[in-house]
Amino acid sequence: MNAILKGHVKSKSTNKALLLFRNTWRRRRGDDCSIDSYTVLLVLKACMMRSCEEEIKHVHTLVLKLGFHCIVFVQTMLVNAYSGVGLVKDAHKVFDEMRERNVVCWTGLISAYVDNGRPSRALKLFRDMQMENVEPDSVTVTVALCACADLGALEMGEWIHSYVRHKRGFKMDLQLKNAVINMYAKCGDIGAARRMFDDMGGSRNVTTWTSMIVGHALHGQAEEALQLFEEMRSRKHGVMVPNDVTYIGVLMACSHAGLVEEGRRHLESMSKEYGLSPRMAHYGCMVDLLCRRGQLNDAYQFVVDMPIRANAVVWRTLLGACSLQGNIQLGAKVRSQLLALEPDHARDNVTMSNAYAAACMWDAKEMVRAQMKHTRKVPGCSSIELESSVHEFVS
DNA sequence: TTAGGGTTAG
Repeated sequence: MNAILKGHVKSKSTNKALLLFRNTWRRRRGDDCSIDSYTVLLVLKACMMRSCEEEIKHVHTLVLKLGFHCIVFVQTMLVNAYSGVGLVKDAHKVFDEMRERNVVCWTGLISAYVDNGRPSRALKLFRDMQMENVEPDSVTVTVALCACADLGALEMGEWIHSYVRHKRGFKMDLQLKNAVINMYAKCGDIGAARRMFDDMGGSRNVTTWTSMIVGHALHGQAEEALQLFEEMRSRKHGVMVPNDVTYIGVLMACSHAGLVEEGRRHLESMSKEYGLSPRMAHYGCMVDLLCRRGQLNDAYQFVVDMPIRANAVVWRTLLGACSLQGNIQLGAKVRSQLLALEPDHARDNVTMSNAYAAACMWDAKEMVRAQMKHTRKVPGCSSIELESSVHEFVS
């Protein structure tokens, strides 16, 4: 049964996997239920892929019932499963109950915090782990670098980079090098990112190229980004095939440099040349590009004509541009779309209210303010890094 | 057969 389960999970037929598991459990006879700890790992994986919170809890209960709760593989998988459906507290609780913690389960918990948008907590755990004398391996530092990138924690990122370079016997693999490039680019040291990229020579993969393109784009260096994109596609030795994420970097670069026509061309070429269908993010980039050039009506028409229905983020991009450029009429039209999609999003109403204020339309402003009495704004947050430790502030 | 690694629009 485990072999069949494994096949289902591998081919993403998670429904079949769970049905098989439920039937086996239902048909059990006494102590002989033909479910072992290997089964549990596969079932948890399937639950995670389907985001079934309740099912994970059921399996956890079963784990306790069958006495598998002290097996480190099962415990680690529970940490990952809870984290995968956003239940970080439950993941941490499983971790706390573990008697022996190795590098894999530490890394699992650190990833849980990174994946659920709490990089600061992730870095604290990274330090705790070393205090407990568990040595990080290449996976742990890859995840920790990701936390640094999310936080903009350059000093910590530099410390980790130096740690892996000087630690004897530490193997820096491709994924780790990519994480280093991404960390430097996200933390503002684009020069260091580029040096790493240049040093890697022929060992780069698509992710390496994409990280560097996105890095340049984020820094407003459109020319460098687009040049790299052309280079990767036309190299004599080993052409690189861009993927959909590469195209996000390319469109971001066009957006930051105001290259409307070039952006349109690239958006078209992704399906024509590589058979990649644009996702919401790609259309979002295009809307951003048109907005930044001041072509608000074109942007609106673009959103209406998109082959997929725009989500709130795309409309919000347009609303922000309307507010910034003082186009009240279009702004109101866009806001009504947003009200239908996400009525309780306080920030959209604040944007609209500010736009009315800038146009001295006080009555309209008051009306928006009155409408949002029941919604709550998400507080703004900022952070600063001092001596490799990050301090966060909320206002 | 056993657990962990992302590059993604505002």
